[in-house]
Amino acid sequence: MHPSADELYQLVRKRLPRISLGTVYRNLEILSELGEIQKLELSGSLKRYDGHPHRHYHIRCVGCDTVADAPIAPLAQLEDELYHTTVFEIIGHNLEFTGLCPACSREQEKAS
Amino acid sequence: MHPSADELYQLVRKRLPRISLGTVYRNLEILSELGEIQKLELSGSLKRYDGHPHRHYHIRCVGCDTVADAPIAPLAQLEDELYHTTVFEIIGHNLEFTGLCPACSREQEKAS
DNA sequence: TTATATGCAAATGATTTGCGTAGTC
DNA sequence: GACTACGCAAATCATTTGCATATAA
Repeated sequence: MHPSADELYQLVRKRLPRISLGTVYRNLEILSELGEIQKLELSGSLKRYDGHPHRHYHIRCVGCDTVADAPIAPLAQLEDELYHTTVFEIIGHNLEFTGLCPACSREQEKAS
Repeated sequence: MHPSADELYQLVRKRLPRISLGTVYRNLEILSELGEIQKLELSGSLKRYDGHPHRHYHIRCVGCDTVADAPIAPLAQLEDELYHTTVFEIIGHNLEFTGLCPACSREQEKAS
């Protein structure tokens, strides 16, 4: 699960019908600052939240915007390549894959 | 230069004072669909446009949001690693670095 | 004159924020 | 009573869109 704030809001609302979307955003922000969860700022999409705070990559379906963990280890040495070739002081990197989830892949088939 | 739509608007306006921001957006969209330019959807930032349509990575300053080309070759084989380990049909990937540009790096020094 | 591009302003959608109140110690 | 978290609604900001007009083929 890599829910957006609104998806989470809909879920939480079943238990806490009076909660507001603003509170969901606020608490997600706090949790990610504490390092309990991870805020995913995926390119060209709304923010999503990941319960696993450890570093890992993601793959996003361009059809339905579903996000899944990418089964590939973090590339720690990637940043080393830049140390002597850029004037920037490197802080980190983000790698994301795009693709089609099985359902959207099937849709695509049908349409062609 | 990796200008945002608004930065480009400010520039173009010097030559075409009557142009509107909407027109800038519309034409940037057309140009990127034609493959003449590249639309950069960097995570956690507004869209930026790159005059070079070929694939390359970028590094973004977390201080001032400046974007520069990352001097590293595209990692074509990256996607291969996923072919047998994900149920997604892989389309592509995006790698972006974060860091501090020289100016913001100096600011940081001063503050500490 | 017919199609296309434009200006302008309003709409959109995700996210953030101000403020007054409710809940907690 | 004081502090914090909350609900609610409005504000924000980048981007998109509708529509009437201007421009061009």
